[in-house]
Amino acid sequence: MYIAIEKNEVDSLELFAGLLPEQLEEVVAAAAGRRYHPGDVVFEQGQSAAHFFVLVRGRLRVTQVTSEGEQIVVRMVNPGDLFGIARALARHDYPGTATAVSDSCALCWPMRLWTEFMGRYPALAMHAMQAMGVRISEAHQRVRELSTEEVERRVAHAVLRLANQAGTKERDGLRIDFPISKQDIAELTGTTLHTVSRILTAWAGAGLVESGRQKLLVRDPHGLVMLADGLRPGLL
Amino acid sequence: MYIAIEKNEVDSLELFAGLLPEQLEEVVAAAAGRRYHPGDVVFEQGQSAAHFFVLVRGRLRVTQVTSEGEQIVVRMVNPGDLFGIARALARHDYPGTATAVSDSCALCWPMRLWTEFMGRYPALAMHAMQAMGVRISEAHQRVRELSTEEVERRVAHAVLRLANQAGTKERDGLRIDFPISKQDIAELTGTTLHTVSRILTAWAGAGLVESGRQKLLVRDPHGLVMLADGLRPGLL
DNA sequence: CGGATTGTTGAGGATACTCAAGTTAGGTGG
DNA sequence: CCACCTAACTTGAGTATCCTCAACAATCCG
Repeated sequence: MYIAIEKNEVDSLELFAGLLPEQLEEVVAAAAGRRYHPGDVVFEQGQSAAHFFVLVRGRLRVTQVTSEGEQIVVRMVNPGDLFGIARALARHDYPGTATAVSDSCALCWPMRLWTEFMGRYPALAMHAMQAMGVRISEAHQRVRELSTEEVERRVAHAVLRLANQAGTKERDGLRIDFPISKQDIAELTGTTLHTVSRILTAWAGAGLVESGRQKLLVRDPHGLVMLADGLRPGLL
Repeated sequence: MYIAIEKNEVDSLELFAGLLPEQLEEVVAAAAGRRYHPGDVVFEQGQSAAHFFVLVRGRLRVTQVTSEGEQIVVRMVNPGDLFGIARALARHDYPGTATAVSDSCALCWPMRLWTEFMGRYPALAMHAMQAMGVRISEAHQRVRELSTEEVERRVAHAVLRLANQAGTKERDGLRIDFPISKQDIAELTGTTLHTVSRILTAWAGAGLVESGRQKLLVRDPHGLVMLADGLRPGLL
């Protein structure tokens, strides 16, 4: 079952660094805590953006559906991340759908407090801006990969990022700590689940990963890095 | 020749909306004006990020070179745009190279003023955040296109965006108002100049565009929109 | 146990890339 | 002002990557 959101879990969020205790108090007091089970939808693409959020625990997947019905994964949301900040993106609706993939806890504020907090607490605004900057960089990195790299390298990059963000050490490698399907990886990398399946099967044969139904274990991160960098492993 | 940057050109920048006259005065007084000819480099990828900028007039192209030496166009910078805000991206070096493609004028501040201004003037911080939000949206749109659309549609989208941002009305269409090569369009869309050339030749045959050496005229924006939306023109 | 979701694998083919050769346009210098 | 040179572009041929279609297998859940 869920455990309550702990005060220190919230207080230690990087987003809130630089706030005075009483300011932090005020900001947190204005938030509602919310819990989500895997599969729960936090908000849906196109909905009027009534709230913005910080993920305290767990993991979310943000997706977009194109007008043709094709879906892409925009990003994974990790603990400490701001999400649903449509107002900051100069929008009144959510551009994507956020779905929990693990048991998750989030803090949630009415959107009108966004402008208010950002105006009142420069430290908060700076942190929010940093967070947006990171997202710009990540998006550009993805554009670069999609523009210049072949599928296998893109998948390698994506898997390495997942391992970095959500990898827990196990005896024989790094386990992605939430259920992730081949389709998810395909939607992260702009390919099809078929191609992902073939690639992961090949990698498993080479001892780089182990993958099962919504499971992924990275056995040889260094080998994957070589692949991601465009070097065939074993050619050294 | 260049004409000087006019006061009203600066004062009317959206970025500065909401500042009191004396605040605007202070911010602008801290800036240096700079001018660039086509081909001039404003800053280079990897350089320590000493300044941030606002483009007042003209047009820039921001590019990145991958470790393999492939280049992509990150974005075009249009009048009124912030650029070179590495600090906001949580970096100390410029992630790309900015090159003038038209005669351009920019305002330029030492980077340390970024944090200072953002802390001191919430209205400025909000506008900067909006601008970053727009860039996140644009980057995601590009990821979506690269992930789900075929080359011809991506090129159509890119050309339409260029026409929107830099199109001047002419008798028989919208002229892209700066020199743009097939290679540029290829680097905007993740393809090769060969493919772009073939596509534009086909489009010219269909009366959609006219294109020459670093020239591009959109004759039938609506037809391009149909292409971009995945409909074959003429199949209606 | 049965149904549904997820994943595997093969065959065939299309899109778009690479390689290659040549053409055009524009700028430069004599 | 013309000849030349380079950068930009065009076009063709061949092919590799990766997608689509299809059938089937494995896993999970109720």
